Amino acid sequence: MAAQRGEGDGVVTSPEAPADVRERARAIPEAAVARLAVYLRVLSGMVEQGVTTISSEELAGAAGVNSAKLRKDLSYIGSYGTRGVGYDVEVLVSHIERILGLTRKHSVAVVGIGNLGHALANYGGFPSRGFPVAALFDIDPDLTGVPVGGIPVNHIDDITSVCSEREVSIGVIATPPQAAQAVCDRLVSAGVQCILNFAPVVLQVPDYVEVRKVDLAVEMQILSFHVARRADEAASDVVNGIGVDGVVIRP
Amino acid sequence: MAAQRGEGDGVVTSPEAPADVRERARAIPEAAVARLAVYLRVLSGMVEQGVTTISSEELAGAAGVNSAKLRKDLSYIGSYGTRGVGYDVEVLVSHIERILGLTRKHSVAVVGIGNLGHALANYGGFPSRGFPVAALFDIDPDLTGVPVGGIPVNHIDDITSVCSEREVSIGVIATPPQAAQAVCDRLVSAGVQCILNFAPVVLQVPDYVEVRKVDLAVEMQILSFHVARRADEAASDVVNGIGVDGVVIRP
DNA sequence: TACCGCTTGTGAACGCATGCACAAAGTTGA
DNA sequence: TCAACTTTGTGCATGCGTTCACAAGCGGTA
Ligand SMILES: NC(=O)c1ccc[n+]([C@@H]2O[C@H](COP(=O)([O-])OP(=O)(O)OC[C@H]3O[C@@H](n4cnc5c(N)ncnc54)[C@H](O)[C@@H]3O)[C@@H](O)[C@H]2O)c1
Ligand SMILES: NC(=O)c1ccc[n+]([C@@H]2O[C@H](COP(=O)([O-])OP(=O)(O)OC[C@H]3O[C@@H](n4cnc5c(N)ncnc54)[C@H](O)[C@@H]3O)[C@@H](O)[C@H]2O)c1
Repeated sequence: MAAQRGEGDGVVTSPEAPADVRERARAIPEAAVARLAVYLRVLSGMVEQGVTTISSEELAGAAGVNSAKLRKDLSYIGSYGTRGVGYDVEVLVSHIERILGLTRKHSVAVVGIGNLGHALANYGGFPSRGFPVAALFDIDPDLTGVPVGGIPVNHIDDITSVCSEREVSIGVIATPPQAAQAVCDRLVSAGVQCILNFAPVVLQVPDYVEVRKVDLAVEMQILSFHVARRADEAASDVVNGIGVDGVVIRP
Repeated sequence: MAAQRGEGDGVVTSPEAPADVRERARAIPEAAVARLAVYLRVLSGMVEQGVTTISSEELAGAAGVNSAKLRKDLSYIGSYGTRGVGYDVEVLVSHIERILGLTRKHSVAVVGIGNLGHALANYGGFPSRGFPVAALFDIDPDLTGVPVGGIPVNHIDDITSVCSEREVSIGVIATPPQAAQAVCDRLVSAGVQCILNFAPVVLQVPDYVEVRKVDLAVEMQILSFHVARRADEAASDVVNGIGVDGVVIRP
């Protein structure tokens, strides 16, 4: 895989050793990977607007980060900028895609076709970014065979055969929390090594399986924490003789 | 900090000074706040199971973190454990709720009642955790007045009056990306200071507004990165004479 | 060609988060 | 009452991620 990649590709003057790329990929901090995905989205927008070149300062502004961080992030994947000029947008796009593994399609299976599962199955943003939804599963027999977003729902009991047939590499769990661990176990035994979990439970998986969770209640509670913190600050500022808008009261 | 902490604190025999709470809240790292929300969920489950006491080891296992980290996280909010015994589940729940600001209700407004907006509006997990969905907005006149999850949709033009009437403190953006910034601006001028954004765009907001984003495409791409990394490793291991299952080939 | 101005790429410093390891503090049982 | 045992709370070291600041490198210009 690494061997096929960069060799003789015009921008890279000398071919890099495969081991080098591997080392580099391993070394990219997870936080930087998440930002690279954001940069990629911004850059894709730029391509559509016909922008050919962009400086770190501009891109950083559009991505909402500081420019030093952006350059450091990009340096993890190599040096593809031109000093005094900036980055070629298309070159950057292709390199980020390569590092993120987007040169390959990743088929997705959604398990639990309820409120959320329907929304996910109907969402156009996944296929268009290289994540085709290849299978849907539910335990409800009434749903079996019903097409959602163009794909017929399979019964959960067929998960192993269907997943391997359709080469599913990412499993999305949108079942009630009670069912999540069982579903997860079945996905793992079906050979799925990447899981995106919407159910509010902590999944137990083998080491080689990568899990990411999206927990909306936690997000809400983090926001709540900030509201509370602000309220506390305001209260104590008033106590300290400072009004809510920063004006000193009764000096 | 260490000095203030323990003062006369049976379970909470004497009321703590507001300033103390404020200082402590300010100092909690964001990462710890996110985990506290997870601990809270696990603990709530424990209460339902009738568990009254839990050790850091047990709770850490259930929350998927190591126990030292858990104890450090809990130490940010105070010392409410009993050495040799563990933590009283209910006491811990109430203190985490207090720190997260969950003693107060936080009304939520969802903007953009499409695929995702419907799922969110119908989701029972928010109201039950102290985040009542108080208002829904969409630009589509056909949706105006239609009840979704029991709440009639308002037109986006009424956002300011409805939000202040219903004391909305958290705004959820589930509109197409093109509309997201405009919607965000309207929420902010309506006085909403916390925003949860599902649209794949980087929102620009004043400093005092707290934004959290949920970006599924980014999550997918992070998973994709790990798939690619694994594939690279496997490939290079084979090159290095190690088979995919760790067996040395052609030694 | 030599110089100038601009932007990248990165070494180094800093700060935050994590994990270890243990003293302190409590319980239990004799 | 005391000793043995359990578990918390935290000081400290380590590692990771962020930010600063500047040398190196490139294009443009005379
Ligand atoms: N709806 C939301 O907006 C939302 C938001 C945040 C989190 N969540 C979480 O996402 C999950 C799904 O939420 P929802 O609102 O779509 O719930 P839902 O009840 O509408 O749908 C759940 C679906 O999963 C199916 N199911 C149940 N057990 C199953 C099993 N063992 N195998 C396969 N399918 C099974 C059910 O038949 C149903 O169709 C829940 O865990 C919820 O907490 C939902
Ligand atoms: N559906 C998903 O599962 C999913 C997953 C990830 C991200 N998202 C993101 O969430 C957002 C919503 O996705 P969706 O699938 O629900 O889209 P959708 O097209 O089904 O719904 C969008 C809704 O927003 C409304 N809207 C448009 N402009 C508006 C405005 N200015 N003010 C108020 N309402 C407006 C539309 O009338 C529509 O009802 C998108 O940004 C999408 O990228 C969706």
